[in-house]
Amino acid sequence: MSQDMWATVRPEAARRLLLAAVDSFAELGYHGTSTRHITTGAGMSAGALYVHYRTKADLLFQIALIVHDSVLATLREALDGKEEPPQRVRALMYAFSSWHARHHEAARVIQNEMRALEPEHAARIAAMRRQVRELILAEVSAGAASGHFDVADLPGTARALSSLAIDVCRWYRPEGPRTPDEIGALCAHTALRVVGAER
Amino acid sequence: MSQDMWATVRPEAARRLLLAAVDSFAELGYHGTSTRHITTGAGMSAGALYVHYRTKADLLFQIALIVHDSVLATLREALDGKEEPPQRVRALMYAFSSWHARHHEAARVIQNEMRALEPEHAARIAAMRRQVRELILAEVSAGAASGHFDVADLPGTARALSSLAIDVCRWYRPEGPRTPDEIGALCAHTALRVVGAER
DNA sequence: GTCTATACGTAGATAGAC
DNA sequence: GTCTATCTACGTATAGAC
Repeated sequence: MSQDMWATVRPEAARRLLLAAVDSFAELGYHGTSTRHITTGAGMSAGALYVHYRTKADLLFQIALIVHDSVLATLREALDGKEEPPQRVRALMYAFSSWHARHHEAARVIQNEMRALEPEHAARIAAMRRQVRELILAEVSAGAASGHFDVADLPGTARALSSLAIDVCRWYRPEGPRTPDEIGALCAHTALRVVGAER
Repeated sequence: MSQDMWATVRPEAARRLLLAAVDSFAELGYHGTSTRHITTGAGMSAGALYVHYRTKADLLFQIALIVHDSVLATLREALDGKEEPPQRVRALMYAFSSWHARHHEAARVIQNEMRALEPEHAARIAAMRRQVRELILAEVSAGAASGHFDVADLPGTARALSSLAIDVCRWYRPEGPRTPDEIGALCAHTALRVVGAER
């Protein structure tokens, strides 16, 4: 899943439509994107979208599911095998922030366009986002409890870490001076200062 | 300007339209908002918008101008009279982040919808945003130069502070547990850790 | 300045041929 | 599964009465 987020989308035409939609949603927004623009971007004609997706909003939902699966898998994989809280927070923040650089377009879509989902779909996505937040809070809390960190406000500090990583997708430009890995290292370092674990 | 951002908008009908637009743009996005929805929200009928604004995009531009003026004025006022770098960064971050809580709707609009501006308007707004970034970078740099801070990557650290404050508008909810002032204090404290000035 | 009515384009989605 | 053609609704913006 973290190798290529979209690899499992089949058939190939459905994947092309989905990738074209991510591009366009990221650039123009959900409402700013016409279904014709998506199909043209995928090299198809107007009607083809509805063979693979029920509605435009359903296409957005499929994107959101894949993206949130990818984020959760990436974070869990990053924590795997790490024992000490500082090491765990470093790995978590490195993975979370570099993911947001690497997938800045998809990330922008899920940050900005989720209100276009139908209510039941929005609820499923909101639940996945809550899992991400709880994962971060658990790490901050564990480090505070073990004495590795110095944190007065646990949820506030977890929110700060989340902000650092998520906001990457807003300002990151591929042509900019930093690689996703460098951003990962910077955010991880910053996060350790925020939790009071500066070495 | 920092008292009531919108107070200078005249006549009153133009202000009502503008406020209704901010509400709707924040909730549904620029493209998700119809001009009819705006005029209805302002208690008027469809044609009335065009007496006060040339186009829907021009309305967005007026919002962006007012908002960025307000941010710049707020930040400069916060720095006024503060001498030492830690005090200045604390004041700057308190003001910047609590502004983003207090004006989370307007802030969301300017974070998410600026791509809908016409190119010349977008350029003017981009210049104002650059001023904000440079203001933050200058404070981080000054504190590093004076030895009050311990910062290896100046632009990266300035970006981190910016992320902490801006992201507030994405997660803040008025019914949540924290007041804008509490968020300001939290972000200011976090920022001082980020720059390595923990007392 | 505000209203109602309307022009004109484009949107999402479907039908039916291939 | 993809195409072209089309239905229907709604969008922005303007015109002209009050």
